[in-house]
Amino acid sequence: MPPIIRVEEIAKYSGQEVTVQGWVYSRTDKGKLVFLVVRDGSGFVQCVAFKGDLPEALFDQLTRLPQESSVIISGAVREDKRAPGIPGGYEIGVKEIKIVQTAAEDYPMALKEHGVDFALDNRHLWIRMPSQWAILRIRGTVISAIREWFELNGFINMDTPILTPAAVEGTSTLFETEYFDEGKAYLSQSGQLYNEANIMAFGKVYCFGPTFRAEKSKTRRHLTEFWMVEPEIAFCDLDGLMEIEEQFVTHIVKRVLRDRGPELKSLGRDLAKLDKIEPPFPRISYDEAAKVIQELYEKETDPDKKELLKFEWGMDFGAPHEAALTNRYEKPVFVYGYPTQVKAFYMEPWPDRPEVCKSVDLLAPEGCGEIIGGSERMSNPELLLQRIHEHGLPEAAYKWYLDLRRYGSVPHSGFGMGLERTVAWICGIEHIREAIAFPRMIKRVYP
RNA sequence: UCCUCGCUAGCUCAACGGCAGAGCGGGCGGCUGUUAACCGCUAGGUUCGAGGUUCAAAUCCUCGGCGAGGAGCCA
Repeated sequence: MPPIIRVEEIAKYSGQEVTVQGWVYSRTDKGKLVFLVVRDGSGFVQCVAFKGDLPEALFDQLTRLPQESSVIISGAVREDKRAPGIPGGYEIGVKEIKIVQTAAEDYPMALKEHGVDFALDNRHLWIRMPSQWAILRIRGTVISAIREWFELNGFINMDTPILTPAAVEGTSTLFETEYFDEGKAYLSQSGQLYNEANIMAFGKVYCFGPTFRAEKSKTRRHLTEFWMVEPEIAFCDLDGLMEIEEQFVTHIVKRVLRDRGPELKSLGRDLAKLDKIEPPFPRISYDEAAKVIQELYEKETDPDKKELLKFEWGMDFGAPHEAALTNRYEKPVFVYGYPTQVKAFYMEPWPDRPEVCKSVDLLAPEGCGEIIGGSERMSNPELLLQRIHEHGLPEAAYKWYLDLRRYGSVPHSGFGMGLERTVAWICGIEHIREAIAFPRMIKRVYP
């Protein structure tokens, strides 16, 4: 048997005999000719069988081979512009084929459009389709690029607990579970507070894991279980944080462009838009952003759209505001200096402006909205304790957190980036449920 | 939680008060360059559920279920 290759590297084997192991994605038979598009996990390649090249019984079997049958195919690779596939442009002339299993004939994911509910009920099969496969391959590369950038920049991976005690941040709704004799434990909504402890030991750290939110958010930008990467940096202020964020995001985009071009193209993504992602990213203050939104509100003539843009200083931005803001830029845009009242208790106040804090969100272009939320953390122990009281949080639960400000407190900053939102932006897809293999949403825990 | 929309063949949809239909997918047959091929034949239905109006309901009404889009909520 010729050497087993991966379809993503097929161009290297032009003119050579190879073997691919995979599944029949589609079949078109045309008399004495059968076209099989075979996917092997790394790509999709067309295999062409001529009746004269194969034993009659085997060829006959091929003409009725059901979609998703598993096969091992050997033959010569040849360049052919007509050949579909990912990356495409090459095909295999079938010399030998072993049918590992003939798939059942009632495969539900016919090669056509499907409704959302049906597709999600069949997510375990949907991920085999080129679009979903491409998105999840890109997700894998984004994860790899994230870890790579941290490795290259002196960060250490220090994962934080997923089971956490009550009221760590006191804001969002958490999933709860019984925890032996200790009462309730909650699924983590952030590793940040633990990361603040970690940096005082390790300087620069990041955690990267699943995050849970029990809010009944029903939008294209929310999952109940999603992945968040959270770096935290000692001796870093808000400006330093923004520099890190733009370097980090740029690195991720460049890696995806380098390694996942065929996948992006198969999704119909406009690569020119991603090519423009380079530091520096525009930075605007919350005050400026509020003014811009007010102006857009005044100019809007459609009464429904106008209502959605309604805004006054002190509010957090909703999805329509974010979209209106980011549509003005080709790059992700930093919005910094949010009102203290809409942000978490631990953010450093703006000097001489206590109503504003040193927070920064990064909003992705093309209407995607927030992909990163971050801030400079409060380093003054007295003020921090006051904020904990103001927010009605139990002081005892924060004893360890307050300790961090007593024993060598330093200016420090960090952020959290939502993986699925980032993948959705890079892929140019509408809904983040497609950016994770098995999405968890309010109405769905199956499959 | 609110607003809007939807639920008919495996899938995507049509029929909108008068015989339950099409395309795709499946099966059988044909075709040596297909790209979600094409051509012929064929199988496939508790029209989401319950109740009501009517000579007659997939269609109209009421209630319920499920889902989607948006808003809100949400480091």
